[in-house]
Amino acid sequence: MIEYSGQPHYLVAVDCIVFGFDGERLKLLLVKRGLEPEINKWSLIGGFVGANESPDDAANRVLKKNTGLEGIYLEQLQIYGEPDRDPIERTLSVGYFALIDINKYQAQLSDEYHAEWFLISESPKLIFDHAQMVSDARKKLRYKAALHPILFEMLPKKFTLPQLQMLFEEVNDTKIDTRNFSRKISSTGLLIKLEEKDKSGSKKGAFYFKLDKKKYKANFQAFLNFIPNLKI
Amino acid sequence: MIEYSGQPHYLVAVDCIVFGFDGERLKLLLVKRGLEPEINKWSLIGGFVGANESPDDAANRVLKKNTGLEGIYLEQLQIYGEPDRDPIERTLSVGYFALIDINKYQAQLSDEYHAEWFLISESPKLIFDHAQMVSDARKKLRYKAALHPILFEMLPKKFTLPQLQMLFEEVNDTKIDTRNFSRKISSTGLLIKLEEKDKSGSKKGAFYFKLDKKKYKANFQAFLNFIPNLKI
DNA sequence: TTATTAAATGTCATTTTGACAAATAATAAT
DNA sequence: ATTATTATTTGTCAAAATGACATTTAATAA
Repeated sequence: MIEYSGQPHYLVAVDCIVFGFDGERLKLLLVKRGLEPEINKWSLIGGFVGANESPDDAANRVLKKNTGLEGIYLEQLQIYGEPDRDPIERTLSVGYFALIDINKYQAQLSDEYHAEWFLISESPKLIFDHAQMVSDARKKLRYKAALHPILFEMLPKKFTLPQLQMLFEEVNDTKIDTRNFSRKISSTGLLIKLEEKDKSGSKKGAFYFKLDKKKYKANFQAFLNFIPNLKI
Repeated sequence: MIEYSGQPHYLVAVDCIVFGFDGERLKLLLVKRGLEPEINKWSLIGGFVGANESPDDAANRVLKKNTGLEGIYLEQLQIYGEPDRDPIERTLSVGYFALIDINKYQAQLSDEYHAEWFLISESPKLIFDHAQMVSDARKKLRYKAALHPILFEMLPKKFTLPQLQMLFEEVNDTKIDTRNFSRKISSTGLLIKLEEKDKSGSKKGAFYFKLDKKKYKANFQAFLNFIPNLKI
């Protein structure tokens, strides 16, 4: 068997930046690293790419193994490959970002696994270049969410307009005018208004909406321009 | 020294999808592969990531070594890591796409190096998963060019509006209304009209323009929405 | 019955868009 | 010298989208 002679070989890992929304705040999922170096330090959910899997496969496997999460929105971010990013030996890491509804997995994550949610502004110090990954992922999330309806991935089946707006405000770290936001969302035709109201947040209650799945899929790649005066 | 025991190590390569514009058509730069397997077959410009360089560094080095190109627009596309994508041994490749003005490097590329330009629709069969890379790069180029003024990277210092429009039409594979295009471009404030005309293309001649470098840098991340009715 | 509070909705001026055709400048032809 | 040719350049207008702004409504609590 031929080989590419004399070329160096490296470890290849994946690291997942998992963003979640609990109905009020945008949060980041972290775990305590299970191996040396930096054992027990806060870290993104990561692992090595196995011999018979692609990085995408690895990301899905690692995510399932460490958090039980499966079938969630997962997108490649970029590769991190500075020669000295891992002090033990050279490891390139493929960053992925994931989006989930926190409440859907709350119990599972804290009981079975030892993953914890943090406000991004209150995250602990992370190992290696993971803080940079989080920063890049936030930027990309903002970018994509401004153009495509990916934030619905972070909401439960039934959600209210105030919740949706809060999510957009959290992601973009800005305040949005309720009237204009409501108009914009309506114009996409992606939402179906339900009879039921969520009365937990106010006396009047807010109507629940659900996603029009068909239109969601059809419009996923369309440019929707959700955010006014957007500057990245 | 500690090591991550038992984990497999892989080769890591970079492959560059180099797009060029000659004033009329959008083209793709290819070279003949210099090593087995698939030696002498048409290929993207690629090479292995060295022990002391990042993938970004490697892409720049490989590009310079194989084409002499230096200091050009280069952006990470994504990683390609299917286990069997290279028949010899497992190699992950980081794709990059680059943008250049063909005429600026024409002589250099064909004489010193043996790189050739192809219309994308008339490209030869490529090795491995390079055709997929080209397809993904085109898509990403379209996406970015719709929102950010990166296409100016493919034009000479002086260019005309008809040239600029042709470039946009090539990239998006569509026809654009001249009046609306001109209005949109003007409104960005990125162009400075010159006294001189290019008379090679018509009797009347077309005025040359140049980029307002300061505004270009300032607006590079702004959302400019160049393409009407855009669907990706 | 009234007060309270968050949710839902309406207006208007301005800007942007998309669709459409006529005028212009330079050279070539007569 | 006049006219024809051809690509370049520019203009209009109705429709849609945007941004800024405040009031009404529905339900519960007082």
